[in-house]
Amino acid sequence: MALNRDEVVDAACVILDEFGLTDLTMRRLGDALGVRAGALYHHVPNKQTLLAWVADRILADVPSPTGPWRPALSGWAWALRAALLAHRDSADLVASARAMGLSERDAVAGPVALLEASGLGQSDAEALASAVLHFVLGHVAEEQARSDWERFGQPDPGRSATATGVTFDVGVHLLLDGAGLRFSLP
Amino acid sequence: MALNRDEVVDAACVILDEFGLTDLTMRRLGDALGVRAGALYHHVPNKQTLLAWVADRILADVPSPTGPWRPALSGWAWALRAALLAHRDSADLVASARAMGLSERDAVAGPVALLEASGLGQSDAEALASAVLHFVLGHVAEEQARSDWERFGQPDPGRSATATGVTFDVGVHLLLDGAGLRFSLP
DNA sequence: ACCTGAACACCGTTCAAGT
DNA sequence: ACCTGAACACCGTTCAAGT
Repeated sequence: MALNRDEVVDAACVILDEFGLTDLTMRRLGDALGVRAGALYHHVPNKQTLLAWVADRILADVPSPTGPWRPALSGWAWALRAALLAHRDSADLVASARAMGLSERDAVAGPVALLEASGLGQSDAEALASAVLHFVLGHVAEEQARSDWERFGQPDPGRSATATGVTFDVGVHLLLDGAGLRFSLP
Repeated sequence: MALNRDEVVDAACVILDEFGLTDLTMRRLGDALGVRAGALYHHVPNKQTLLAWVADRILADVPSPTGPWRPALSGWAWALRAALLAHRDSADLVASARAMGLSERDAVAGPVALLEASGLGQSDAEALASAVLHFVLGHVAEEQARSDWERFGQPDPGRSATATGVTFDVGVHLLLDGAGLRFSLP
């Protein structure tokens, strides 16, 4: 029976988690699906768009923040990091999908809405939400690069997992503290 | 007469600025230097390392921050953004060179030293400096993706140049306000 | 030491032709 | 509509052979 878009995205996620972004090629994806690479173009316009769909699926695991802005936004940042850490090379993937504008969902729409509902102006809400997003993507990209590197070669004695977790926590709270001060939020 | 490493890096910078990262191939770089692609491997171990050297050159334009921590760090963030905006696709380039650990200089060593001299502990200094770096790289990557996209296709009516500048300013000051509060710095 | 020429093992994408 | 087979126009990298 015939393939469909969801099966292609599923298989791409599996290859991503198992072999990483550089090994996620159209030929390899075709092999995993028992099909030639060219056949994939019946279900996907091109590779970039496919990668954007994979990115969207990864981000679908993080719920929109609700409740008081401070714990909500902090929880969102941690949920985002967790969703990214669950899939290999995902921070780079999400960042470039977002950059290309091929994503169907705006990763930052949830937090922006919450902040506007909390009394922030639109541009302040967007500035804060995207600052948090940029920090999270950059931080996780570095974590994932480190763990990619550790897959071969002895582990360098850099930061431990708990150390990068602490650094992450500090970064998030700097932004939230700054926001509370600057926007005089409760 | 024979080529050397600096000429190769120079030519790579020119191609990057003129044609972008995807068109910076070893074959094209060889053409620009009047040489076959294979000959480049006498001066460069591989393409990734070459790209890291290009990233290092771009970052060499941003001076280490000195003076009172707040204006110094803010000035560093703006200088970093300016250096990145001066070279096409540089934010992605710097981010992945940094991720691979092939850079010869640590982009964040200057600010970390300044913050430690200002009384911060090492891990706080590193957390703050890398939070600022991640924010700057993420923000500029998005600016550059937008301008890459505008190179063909009509400009989308998204953010203007001054609007992204304002957003950048907000993000930097959120981090610095947060740091002043959390670390009780002057 | 430096470079050519040619190859190796790949890519993403397209498209006639089959079913 | 969906897929094969084969091609097109590329990649990064290696390496004998020349100078």
